[in-house]
Amino acid sequence: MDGEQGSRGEAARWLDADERLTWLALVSVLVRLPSALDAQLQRDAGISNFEYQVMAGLSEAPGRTMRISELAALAEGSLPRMSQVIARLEKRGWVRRTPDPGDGRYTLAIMTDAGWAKIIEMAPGHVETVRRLIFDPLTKAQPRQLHDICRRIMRAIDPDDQCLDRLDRPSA
Amino acid sequence: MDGEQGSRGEAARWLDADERLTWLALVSVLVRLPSALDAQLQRDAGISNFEYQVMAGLSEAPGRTMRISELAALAEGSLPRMSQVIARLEKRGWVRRTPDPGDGRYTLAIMTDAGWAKIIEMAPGHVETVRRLIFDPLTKAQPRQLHDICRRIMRAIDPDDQCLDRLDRPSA
DNA sequence: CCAGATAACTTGCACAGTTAAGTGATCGTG
DNA sequence: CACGATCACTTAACTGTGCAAGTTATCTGG
Repeated sequence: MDGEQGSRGEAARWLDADERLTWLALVSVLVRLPSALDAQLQRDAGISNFEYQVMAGLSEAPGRTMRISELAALAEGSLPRMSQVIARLEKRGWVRRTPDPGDGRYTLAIMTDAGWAKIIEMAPGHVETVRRLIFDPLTKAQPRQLHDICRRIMRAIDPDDQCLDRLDRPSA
Repeated sequence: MDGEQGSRGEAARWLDADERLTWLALVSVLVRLPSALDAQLQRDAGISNFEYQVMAGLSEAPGRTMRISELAALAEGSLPRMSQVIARLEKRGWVRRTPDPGDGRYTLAIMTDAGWAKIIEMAPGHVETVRRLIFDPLTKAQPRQLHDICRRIMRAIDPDDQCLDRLDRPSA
């Protein structure tokens, strides 16, 4: 951020009427969409959206096993937060911990059979919700537009972010 | 997940590869954009994004005055949350409370001169950040695409939401 | 005019998340 | 081998938020 934002310094760069409405619409989605997804998961599975992301990530990992720090990066959360999330999931019997035999500093989070059963149970409902809230209401062309817009915004937030690599697959 | 969920009775409705990447990109924006905006405001003005929305809304109201419940609806927050936020802003000297002379059940939040000075001070930096993170990286056509996409998603989340009215201005 | 219902707000409790300090394991250098 | 530095994780203190109960003000029906 350029520090020269003296209130009197640069007059231009304000938002015009259209930009303002676009911004308001985006803010609404930023607030409402996460809370709608959380509500569905909480109601149908008793789990938060963030916890779901962790479970989903673990379920796709080889051996259904991942390091806590890897999971934190994957789910874009801090390490302490991930530590507590894993503790909650462990208490519910869906995950167990083991020190990494290769390097004792790491802790491996391993999804149990009960955890696997849980995600098998809740995934269809969650995916259905994502589809209903995002893809169903969009036209055929809009998902691609949205994808490009999101990538551009992400690049503006942090140009050298690991996540960008996962998203940069035009695939067309 | 390996994508074999469809066999569990539910019809397909799974996400294909493109949809999946779009979804991942959107999730990243949903997580990162609010936190980037919060970071800028916290750093430059010592205020949260939510508090800023409240100050901004109040600053535009006639007489720089609004009912707490109106503010809560405007900023899409709960009434208890707004009550606490106003208490914090009051403690900082930017807002004061008065019972509504017309109906004593309401409480009016009134922006003080210090609050007005504060928003004059921080608005340019915040708007600049919004422009830099959202509008600058987009092509000329994309803001309109984004606006339409957001309105469709909002309508899917809650078709009879007050907020939609504010957003439904094609203006072209 | 009075009692109950309702509305707007406030408060108390529980809990998730961030930051900073603490713990244990591993690496690098002499 | 030893000692400090670094790394991954855990724990603790604090803040913010949602929910439910409490408080005060207004409306409604008799």
